[in-house]
Amino acid sequence: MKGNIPRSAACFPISVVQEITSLSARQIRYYEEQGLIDPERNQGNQRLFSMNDIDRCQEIKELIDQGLNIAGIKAVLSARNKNSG
DNA sequence: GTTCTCACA
DNA sequence: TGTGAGAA
Repeated sequence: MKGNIPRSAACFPISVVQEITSLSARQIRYYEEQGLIDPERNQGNQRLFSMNDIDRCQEIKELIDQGLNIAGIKAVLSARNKNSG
């Protein structure tokens, strides 16, 4: 048994993301609307965020705080997607 | 507690 | 880009 959970284990509701990302449910949902994040969904249509999605939301917030817009963030996501580091 | 829609600044 | 109010 690995004891530790994978970073892709989506088991956090939007309420949890609010705390760790210090964002609002509206913003979190807003980012997903822009395609900045892609959380899983429960049978109840509830969003389930993983350590990866949560960490990403923080990155998104940072970019926006830097003066970037959805277009700019999407560019960053793409840049991070083309390489691991 | 969570999600969706419409309208506004 | 981010938020308020109403309904399920």
